[in-house]
Amino acid sequence: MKKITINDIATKAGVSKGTVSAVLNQKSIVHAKTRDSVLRAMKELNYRPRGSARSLKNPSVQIPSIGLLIRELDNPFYTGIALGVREYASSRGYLVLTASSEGDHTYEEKITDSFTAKDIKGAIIAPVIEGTAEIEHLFRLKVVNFPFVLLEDTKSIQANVVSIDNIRVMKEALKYLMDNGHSRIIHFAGPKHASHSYERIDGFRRAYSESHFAFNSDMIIHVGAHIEDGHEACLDYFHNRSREDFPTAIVCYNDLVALGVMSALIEMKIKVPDEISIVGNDDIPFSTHIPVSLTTIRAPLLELGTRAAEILINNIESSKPLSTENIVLDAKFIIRESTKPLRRAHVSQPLEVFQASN
Amino acid sequence: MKKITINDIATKAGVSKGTVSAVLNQKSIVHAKTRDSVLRAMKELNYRPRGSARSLKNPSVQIPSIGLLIRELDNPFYTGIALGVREYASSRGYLVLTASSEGDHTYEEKITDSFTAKDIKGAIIAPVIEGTAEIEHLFRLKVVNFPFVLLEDTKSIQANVVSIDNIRVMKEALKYLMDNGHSRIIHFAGPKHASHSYERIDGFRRAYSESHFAFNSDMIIHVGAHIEDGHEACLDYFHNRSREDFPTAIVCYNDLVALGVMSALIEMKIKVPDEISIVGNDDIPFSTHIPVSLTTIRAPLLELGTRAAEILINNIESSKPLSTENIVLDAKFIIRESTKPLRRAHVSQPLEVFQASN
DNA sequence: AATGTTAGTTGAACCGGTTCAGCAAATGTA
DNA sequence: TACATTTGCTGAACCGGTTCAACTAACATT
Repeated sequence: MKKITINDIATKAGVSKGTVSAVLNQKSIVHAKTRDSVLRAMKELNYRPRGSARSLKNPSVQIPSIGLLIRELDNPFYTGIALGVREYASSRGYLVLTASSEGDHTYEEKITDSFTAKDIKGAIIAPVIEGTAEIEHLFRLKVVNFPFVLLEDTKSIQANVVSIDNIRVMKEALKYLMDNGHSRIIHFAGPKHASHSYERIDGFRRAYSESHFAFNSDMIIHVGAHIEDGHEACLDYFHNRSREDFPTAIVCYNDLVALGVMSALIEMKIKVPDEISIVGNDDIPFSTHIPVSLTTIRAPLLELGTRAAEILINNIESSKPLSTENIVLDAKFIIRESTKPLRRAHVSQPLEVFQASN
Repeated sequence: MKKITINDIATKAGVSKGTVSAVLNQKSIVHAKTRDSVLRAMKELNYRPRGSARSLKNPSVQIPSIGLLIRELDNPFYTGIALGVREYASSRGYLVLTASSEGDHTYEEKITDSFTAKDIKGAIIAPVIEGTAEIEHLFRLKVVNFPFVLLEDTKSIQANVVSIDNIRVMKEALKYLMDNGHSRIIHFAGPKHASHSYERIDGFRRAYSESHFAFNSDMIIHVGAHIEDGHEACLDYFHNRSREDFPTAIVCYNDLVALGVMSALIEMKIKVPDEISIVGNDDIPFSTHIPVSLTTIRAPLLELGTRAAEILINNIESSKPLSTENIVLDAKFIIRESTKPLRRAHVSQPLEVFQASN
């Protein structure tokens, strides 16, 4: 099956390729009869013009666009960022093309390679980190001066990074729980391919080491990132455990996991927050629309997206070598109803010290 | 600021462009010293190779990829489909690039134009339908024999369509409510730019016209697609209404809206399902993980995605003219705890006649 | 009838890379 | 030292479109 080109159309329609091109671009005037025979030839031969050939001579057929490479398409964390990226990018006339690696490193590599092959001007990348050596594809981008911004600090490559200080805010949350009498806190951690996951674990450990409580690796349970993961892990965890061994608080990788945990606790007739306090992460919209609203950590997702897009587009439009900014945004610990001080049955002031605006 | 090309690099490094190309592609052997000076020149001039020029002569640098154009990135309905598309596409070696129109028709047009310009082989499109005339960009795709599959039946264009029989299942849900004594049912409908929205409204109306109840246009309230939309609309609706004017059931555009509605009802101390029954749409994972699980309509999202991707890729790889299949998938009405027969305070058998598997 | 204008078409140059036959220099072999 | 082989590089042809000066035919104007 030979590839059909504009020449085949020209021959078949009995015109020059310039004329076929004119029909394709509807620019100059073409006689109706000629146009019809060209269109007919195109239809008959099932002709599909090559975009790369078209944009070679006339780059303006390419609307400037940037790539966004995320790890999971159905994770509100990434879609939140995506909205920010989209908003800023379109304000500067850029299109956003999103691809998800779904945690697959090989796939991620194909995507970044594709970005450069498709005349995408730059990319915002949330890399899959499995081993430390697996970032040659990012070095490949550097060789061709392809602008990109990482959403996580991989340390091993010099690049623009916009990230969230997960460690600090995680410590803050733990400190709050500890200050309020919680001594047995466990962490339902995220998937292993996410560096967020590690940062949050890190914050958890550091909070312990800065406290007078002893850390124990059993406190970290790798769970996943979805509501079912939290649900199952929670049922599992409490299944063969006597009441006196229950933790007093569970800190979750994200809100989805926390919601799954809460529904599991309801099933097991364990009361939140009276018996167990729950902390989420991300502050997705759901978190306030459930009977016991969720204490959580709010990441400034939209801002993360807009800042990353801003740096990226500035780099794209600059003729100077790529910058290597490192921006760390503050996440906010938001106390709602799912956490409660221990040993103080009733507090006079409302627990909700911070209420989400808008 | 002149565009830097491979010739500039060749001149600067004092070699031929063939050699620069060899360095770029790491194929043939290049002396280490030569390579270094080429790389240095590339860095100094901030050279970014043009993907379209590269893939013109050597198309294999382009990993085959398909486009997915959705309407909202943060809507589980679309991300569910996206997962199905991604799964099938990668099984056949295709990459998926997703773009969201966010309900903006102009943006949608730019995206489809971009697809063809970027050598994307075909696309799955959930079009924004505002007026009927606004699909010239789809006709433009047909002219260049660009394969695509629509996720909604626009009627006005001959194309592949994979969709859900929203009307039938909506009627089924209404019939169920009516058969169980509900006479005052209202519909919190979706945004106006979604054809889903209209199909669901249509099903609602038809159910009424096939019943002995009278339809009234006040029963349809356009709300939106997000949790806050449902929340606000619900507070609003019940605010200036006396108890005897309350509807007995609310059917919502989607689960998000339904969840917002339920949280609003809790705030107003109105009991679900005892006082008001709620029906959602989509069966997102949350729907079973809330205290009163949600009666809803499950759309086979994953299947929708895989089927669409299958048709698309078959079209891409065929040399024959594009097919125009029209596949309608069955949605399933799933009865859970948020709906309850009227006038029968206690039922002996469990209400949940269908429980989601997996 | 001569001239000017416009509509419609052609074809060669061009876009920025890749490819590869062919060549020179360096190295290996007898 | 003569010859064969390998390494490293060159440059022209090529990929599939777009562009546009130049041309022709048709029509309008004087």
